[in-house]
Amino acid sequence: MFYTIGEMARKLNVAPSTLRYYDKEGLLPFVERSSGGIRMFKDEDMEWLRLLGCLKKAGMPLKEIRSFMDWSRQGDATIDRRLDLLEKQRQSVLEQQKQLEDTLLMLDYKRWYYQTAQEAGTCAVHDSLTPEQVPEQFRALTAEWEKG
Amino acid sequence: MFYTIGEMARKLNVAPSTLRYYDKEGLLPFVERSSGGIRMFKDEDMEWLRLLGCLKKAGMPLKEIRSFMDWSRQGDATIDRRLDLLEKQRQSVLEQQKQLEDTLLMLDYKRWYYQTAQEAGTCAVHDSLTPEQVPEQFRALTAEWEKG
DNA sequence: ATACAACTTGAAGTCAACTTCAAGTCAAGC
DNA sequence: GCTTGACTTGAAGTTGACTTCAAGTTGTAT
Repeated sequence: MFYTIGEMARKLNVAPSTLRYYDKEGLLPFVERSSGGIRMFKDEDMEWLRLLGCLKKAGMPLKEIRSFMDWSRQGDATIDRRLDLLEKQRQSVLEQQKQLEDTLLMLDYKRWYYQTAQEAGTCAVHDSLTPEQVPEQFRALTAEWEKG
Repeated sequence: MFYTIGEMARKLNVAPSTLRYYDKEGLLPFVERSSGGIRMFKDEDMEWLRLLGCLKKAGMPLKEIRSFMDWSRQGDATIDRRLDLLEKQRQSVLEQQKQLEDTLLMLDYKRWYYQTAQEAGTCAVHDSLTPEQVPEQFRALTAEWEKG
């Protein structure tokens, strides 16, 4: 079963032009063509594209994804390099998770700050708050961040 | 105590040109100048810049960060808008966390795949693996993703 | 056979977020 | 007072990831 670029794009929820761009950049060397030159995507190709989407959302630049694709087609001699790249990206994901944790705590604090201000009608309400009135999980932050 | 742009950039581990760019884009309305026009950063400014860095790493575009900065200076009338923006960004962070979870599972599977291949010297080792030999946490994935 | 939507390409355009450049100014040490 | 390194600006250049455009081709439906 084959799909056109438009059908595949719909399945993956991206623009057809994006897939053409990826192809031009060498990220889709596996895609076959009809005798007339029309791209024919297979179900199997979708798994590669899902992997691609995953790596992309994890912040890997297209150039590195392309390296991975190239190495994959070069066979067992490139296993080490592929493993290195994955380890590096895994590390990057762990760091991003830590970063998002920090950001979430900060956002939760700011959210509490503005919810409280909204109820009171003014940010000035925070001037008269004792440390005990600040939810416990934010105490460490309030020492660092003052108003905003 | 004041810092020059170079000192502040070093503290925050960014290029001075980046801080000038942020200033030009209206993200640093709080920065004072010397009589000669030199930017003079205060310790207090660093907290704003940390918030900025946090939001940026959470994927918020500079334009939205600027809106937030602008609203903050406009006073209590903009509390609702600020809260909306924070809620929206909080939701985005939660989605990103989910996305990173998925990506991490995928990377861990791929890592196991290539570690196994590295030990065997070839990816072909996976052709002769029974489903029971695949670590349990990856079983759901292997159904979807085949080799690579 | 013809119409027509969806495909093809290369080239150019866009956008965000910086970075670099050129020409000049500031300020700390000698 | 002069040197020197760090600062100032506006303008232009860069990078990554697309998107849009124009001109032409493919393939399905009637």
